[in-house]
Amino acid sequence: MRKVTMKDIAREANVSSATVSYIINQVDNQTISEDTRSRVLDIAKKLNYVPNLTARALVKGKTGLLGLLLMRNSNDGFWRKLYWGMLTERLESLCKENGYHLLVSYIDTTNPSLNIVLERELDGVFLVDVNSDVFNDISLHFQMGVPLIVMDSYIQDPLFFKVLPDYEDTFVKLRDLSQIDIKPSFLVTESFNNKELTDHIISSSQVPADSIYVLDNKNLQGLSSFLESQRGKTGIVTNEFIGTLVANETARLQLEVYILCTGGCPHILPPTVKPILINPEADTAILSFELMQHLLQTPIPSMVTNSKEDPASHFIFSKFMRP
Amino acid sequence: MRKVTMKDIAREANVSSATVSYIINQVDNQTISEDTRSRVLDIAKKLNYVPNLTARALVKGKTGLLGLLLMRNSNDGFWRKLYWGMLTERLESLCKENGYHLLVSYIDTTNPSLNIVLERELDGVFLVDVNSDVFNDISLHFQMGVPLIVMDSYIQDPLFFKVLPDYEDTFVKLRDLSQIDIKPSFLVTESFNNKELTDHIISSSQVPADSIYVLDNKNLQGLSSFLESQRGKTGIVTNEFIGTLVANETARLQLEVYILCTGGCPHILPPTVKPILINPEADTAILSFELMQHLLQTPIPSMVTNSKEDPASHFIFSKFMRP
DNA sequence: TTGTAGGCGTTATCAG
DNA sequence: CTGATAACGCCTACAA
Repeated sequence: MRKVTMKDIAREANVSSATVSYIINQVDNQTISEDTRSRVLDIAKKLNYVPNLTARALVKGKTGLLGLLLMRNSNDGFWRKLYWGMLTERLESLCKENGYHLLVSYIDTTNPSLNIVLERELDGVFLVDVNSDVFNDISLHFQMGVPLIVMDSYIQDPLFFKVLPDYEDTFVKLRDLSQIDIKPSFLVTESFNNKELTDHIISSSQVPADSIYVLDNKNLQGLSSFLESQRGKTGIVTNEFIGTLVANETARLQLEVYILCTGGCPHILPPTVKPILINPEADTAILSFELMQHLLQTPIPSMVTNSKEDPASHFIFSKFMRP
Repeated sequence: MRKVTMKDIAREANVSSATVSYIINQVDNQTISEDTRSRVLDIAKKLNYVPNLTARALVKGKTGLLGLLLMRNSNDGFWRKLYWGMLTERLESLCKENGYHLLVSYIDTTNPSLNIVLERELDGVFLVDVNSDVFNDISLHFQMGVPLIVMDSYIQDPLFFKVLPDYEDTFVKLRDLSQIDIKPSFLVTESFNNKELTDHIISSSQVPADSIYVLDNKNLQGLSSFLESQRGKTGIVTNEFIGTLVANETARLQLEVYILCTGGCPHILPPTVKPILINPEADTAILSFELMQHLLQTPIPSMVTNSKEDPASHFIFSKFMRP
């Protein structure tokens, strides 16, 4: 009743375990007689053999494990966790399709331990919403070439790739397209660990500071009175979850509200607000994963290539669709 | 620049790698001189040594990996993925506090491969919302004693523990407590993979069939007209995400709506509906994890213990709080 | 108090 | 075409 190993198959089939390995893994520089091949395969099936990825990882130096590291903060809004659920589902799908497994870990900003990366020998890491402090720690630890993709963080660093929604482009388009002509006069957005991202969103919006509400778990109550002060105006909200909160007030306060659907959940929105969707062709999760695959395949860490370039490089933006 | 191993430390400290292992792992039946102990520890720190859990797993036969397996279905509502986000966050927290890492995998109901469990030698598995067919497959594969906890599934099987919200108790209390006196006349709930759970909720509710709407991703549109038919009535909704959908109509249709907050997201609800919270003392995630810990510690699979008992045993219910 | 050696399950190199 | 055999990094009797 113990776990079935290659050795078991080998014994049963009267071959060496090396041969079994060749057959199971379809090693092509070895040539195996069709006879033993099918015999071994049959026995493997009969015994319900399942390869042991732990052992394989040890010898190959590759675990087939990717990490999704989500920076958690005591005053994270609930919507962050919901968004992470969507993100996890998408990334895991892509991982599985490509033969990887996904290890999910929530990192506390107050005590950001990244041991998991080295302990588990992760082949690559997605890091979500890091602040600069933590990021600097990380870039020290990671110089040895674990592919790292930073999501939802606006960090000026030429070493790693950053993937995030293209807020600036969207705000520009909303202002410029004459046939649409949306001039948001207020903005409700969220507080990221990565303060630079919050700032970037705010400055891209060109909304005056007193018409901006940066939501977190601690100031949820204040949203309502902020919205009162915007009665009758047009505004933008940067995710669907906050969007639902705002939507509860649109009728009463006669607000016209556009929601930037960064969370992949436009369905959650009532018809009283107007969704602006992320273009599925350039979805954040997909862009990130494709990039990861690229990095996993390039043997030498390609980080050094453009160390002299513009530090703002290595940004990859997922695009919103016009409303 | 290679990864630092115990051998490296040993060489640097002029001891054997066995000694290093003893020291790092604080093996207590070995007695090490304080001298070499601190020397080795210093060198380990200096070299940034990180233990390789892959190698450790191979020799110990325990990976320190738990699996969260979520049954995915093509017509899952978006709320399922949001709920999973909350659940993942909670379980991962508990895992990390107790020295485990969490591997998250979404299983397709149409092709439910559980290879990950054996391939990765998971120490234990949380399985969420399985239907009976898949479950039967599983119980065959798992007879060899990987602790398995089944969540959000109402399955009559004495072998594994099932953890889920106590819907029946809640409906009973809502009917019986005279000072509250909520007699729901309609019910909006969701379609689970585990059809038995949907049925259980429906029958517990004692709501007539024509006043029940079972929501999934395909019939979202119909919700609105169903609610129209309930104008002025009192109803119950079984999670917060569906709750927000229903809440959009409460004012217009003068509905009185109670939300069973099974998703851990009461914050998402507008004040126009009434939340019924899960008692934090008996949270589903916590109950599940405590149980897992218990199973992980009992050397022999304790599944056999009560194979002759009531097949309805092994249910563990998280309790709602009175509204 | 410390070291030696064997083994966990797999892969890969080199012979046969 | 197939089989020894040596790693991979770590743990753990058993010796010294």
